Amino acid sequence: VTRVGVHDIARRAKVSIGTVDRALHGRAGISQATREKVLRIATSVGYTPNPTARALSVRRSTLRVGVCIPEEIHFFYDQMRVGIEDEARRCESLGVEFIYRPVPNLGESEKRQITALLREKLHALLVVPGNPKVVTPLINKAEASGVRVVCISTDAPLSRRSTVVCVNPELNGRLAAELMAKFVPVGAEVAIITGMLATEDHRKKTEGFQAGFFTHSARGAVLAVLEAHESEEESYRKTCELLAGEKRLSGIYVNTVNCLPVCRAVQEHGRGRQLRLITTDLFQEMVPFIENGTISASVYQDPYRQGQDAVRIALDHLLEKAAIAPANYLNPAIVLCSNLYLFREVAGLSPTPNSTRTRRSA
Amino acid sequence: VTRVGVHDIARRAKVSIGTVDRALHGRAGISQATREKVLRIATSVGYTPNPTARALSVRRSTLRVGVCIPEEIHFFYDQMRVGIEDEARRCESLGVEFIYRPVPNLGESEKRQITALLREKLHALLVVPGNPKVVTPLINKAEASGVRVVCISTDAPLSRRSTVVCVNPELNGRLAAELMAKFVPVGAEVAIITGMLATEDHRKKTEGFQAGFFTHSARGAVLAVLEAHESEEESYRKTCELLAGEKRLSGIYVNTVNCLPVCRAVQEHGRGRQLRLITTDLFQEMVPFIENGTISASVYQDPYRQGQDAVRIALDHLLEKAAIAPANYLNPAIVLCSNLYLFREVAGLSPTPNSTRTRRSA
DNA sequence: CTGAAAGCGCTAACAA
DNA sequence: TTGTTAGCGCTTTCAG
Repeated sequence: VTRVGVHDIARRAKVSIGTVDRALHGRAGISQATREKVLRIATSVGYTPNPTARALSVRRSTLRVGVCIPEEIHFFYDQMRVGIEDEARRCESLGVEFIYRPVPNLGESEKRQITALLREKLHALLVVPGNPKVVTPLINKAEASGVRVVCISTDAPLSRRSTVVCVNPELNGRLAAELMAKFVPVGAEVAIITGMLATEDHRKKTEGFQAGFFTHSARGAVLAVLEAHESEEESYRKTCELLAGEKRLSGIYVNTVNCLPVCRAVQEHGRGRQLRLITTDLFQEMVPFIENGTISASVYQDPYRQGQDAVRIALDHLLEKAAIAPANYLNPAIVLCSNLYLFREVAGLSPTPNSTRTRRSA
Repeated sequence: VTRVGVHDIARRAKVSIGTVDRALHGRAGISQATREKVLRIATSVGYTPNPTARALSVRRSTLRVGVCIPEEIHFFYDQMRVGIEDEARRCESLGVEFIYRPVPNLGESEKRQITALLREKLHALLVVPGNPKVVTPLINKAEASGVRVVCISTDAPLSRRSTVVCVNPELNGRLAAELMAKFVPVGAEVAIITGMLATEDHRKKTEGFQAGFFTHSARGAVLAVLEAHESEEESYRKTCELLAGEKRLSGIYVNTVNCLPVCRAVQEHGRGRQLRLITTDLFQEMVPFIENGTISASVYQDPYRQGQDAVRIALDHLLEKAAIAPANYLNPAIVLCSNLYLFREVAGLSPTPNSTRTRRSA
C-alpha cells in the first residue's frame, strides 16, 4: 500500500507540485482547466495528504497558550491546573508553549495577570473569570486580536469568548434535586444551603434544585434557602437552627464547597433521623463524612477534566482547525461511598480504618 | 522562546548534527567524551525532539496501532470505536497509523482477525477480548514480540497484556447496590436480573451488587438472582413471574444491556408500586423509560471514554515513553433523567414530547 | 498562470 | 570517530 503524494499527482497531470498544491487548496493563480484536471486525478487516485509532512512544513512558529486560573493547594483549582499541565505535557512535543499567570484567588488581580498574558502574542487563552465585569473587556480585546479565549468553570456570558468548559450550574442543581427526590420519602421537605445568591453560579444551582425537586419529588417541598456567605460559622449556626426548627426536614443540599460545617452540624444534631445530605465537589476532609454516610452523595464538577478539556479544545482548534462549540457542558459525576476512591482527590488515600459500614441505616 | 533542535546543540557542542544524533540515540561510532558533552548540552538546553519531524524522516517506521473490537451499530462498541477514532484523528499528525480489524460480534472470529493484525508489525494492539482462552495466547505472543497490548472493556487477566481499560465490574455492581439501597425503604427486598453467571463480567457485577447491598441497605435483602441468558423472551417472562411472585419486591437491578424486556414488564405489571429499576449502560430505546421514571438510574460504562483512554495510554507510552499502569479503572457515570441529554448516545435527540414529568411519584 | 526550489527537524547512508 | 548530505511530503516564495 504505497501512499500517493503530491508528486505522483503532479507527474500524472504533467504539472509541477506547486500547481498541484494550488489546485488542492483552492489557492489563486491557477487556471480553472488545470485545477479541474488536477482535482480529478487527485480524487481518482484517492489522494490523502500526509498530515505529518503538512504539520512539519506549515508550523514554523510555536503556538502559545496563556493560562490564568486561581492558585490553590489541595482543591478545585489545583486539580484543574494538574489537568491543564498533564494535557500540556502531551502537547509540548508539538511545539506548544504554555505560559502560566495564576491569580492568588478567584478574581484577585486578574486584570493585571490577564493583561500581562495578552502582551505575550498568544494564540489562545484559558481563563477562569472571577469578576466578569473586569474580565469581559479583556476577553473581547483578546478575541478581537485573534486570540481564542476559553473560559473554564465559570463563564463570562456577555463576552465574545470562543467557548466555555463547565458544568451547567442549573443542571448541577437539577441533578442534585433528582437524586434527593429519589432518596427521600414521598412528601419530604428539604432545604438548600448556599453561598451567596448574588453569585450567578450559586443562584443558578439553587434555581435548578428548586425546579428539579418540584419536577421529581412526590409532593415534596423546598422549605428554606439559606445563604451562608461562605462563612464556616454562619453555615454551622444556620444548619443547627434549621435542624432545630424543622423537625420534619429530611434533606439538605449544599451547593457550595463549604460543606464541612453542615456535616458537623448534621452529625451532631441530626443523628437518628433519616437526613439526606447532598453536597458539591470533593476534597479530602469530606471523605469520613461520605464513608460514614453523613453525606449521601456529592455532585462532582471534575476540575481536572475541565482543565484537560479546555486544553484539548483550544489545541484541536489551533492544530487541526477544529470548530469550537459555543459551550462545552461536562456531565458532573456523582460521588458515593462505593466509587469514592476512584476520584483523583481521594485516590491513593486508604479508607479510614473505622469506615466499614456493615448494615448501618443507609 | 524558539524551540531548540539538533542544529542548536551541534552548534553549541561544536560538532555536526550527525554526531549529535549519534549521541542522542546511543548509536555506535562516537567517543565517550563527545557523547557526554553533547548529552550534557542537550539536557542543559532542555532539548526535546520534534516527533513530527522524526515521524516524517523515519517514514516507514510510523507507529502502527492495531484495533480489534466488535462491530456494532448504535451502541456500546460503536461508541467505543468513535472514541478510538476521535483520538486517533488527533494523533495522525504525529504519524500514527491505525489498522482496524473488527470482529462482527464479541468473540466471533477474533483469532483470525488478531492473527492478521499481528502480521502488520504493530507497535500496539487495542483489543476487546471475547474468549480469553483464544485471545490469551495471541496476546502473549504479541507482548513477547514487543507489541503493547491494551485490553478494553473486558480483561484477559491471565495474559501478559500491558494493561486494561475498563470499569471494574465488581465496583459497577456495588455502585448500583449503593444507589438502590438509598432509593428503597428500610428492609426492602430487591432482585437481580443478569445474563449468564458463567460470564465473568456478569458474575462479578452480581457479586458486587450483593456485597454492596448487604453493606449499604438497612436490613434489606437480595431475594433472587435470575439468569435471563440475554434472551428477550426469557427476560420478559422471568420479570413477570418475579413481579407476580414477590409482591413486596421494591427494586430490580439489571446488569446486562438487555433491559428493555424488563422495562416493559415493569411498566405493565409493576404499576402503582414504588419499584426501583437500576439498569446498565445506555442506548436510545431506553430514553423513554428513563424519562417516564420506569428506570430510576443506569450505571454507564462510558465506552467512548474507554476507547479514547486506551488510545491515549498506548500513545503516551509509545511517543513519550510513559509508564503503563497495570489497570485503568474508569469511574462509571450515573444516568438520571436530569443529565440524560449529556450522554453521547442521547445527545442530539430532543426529549420525547410527553416526557414532562410534573410531580409524578418519584 | 506555472515551475523551480528552499525549507520544516530529523534520520541514515556515505564520505572523510 | 566525525562530518556531509540527501531525503521524508508538504507548503511557500520567488522567478519566469
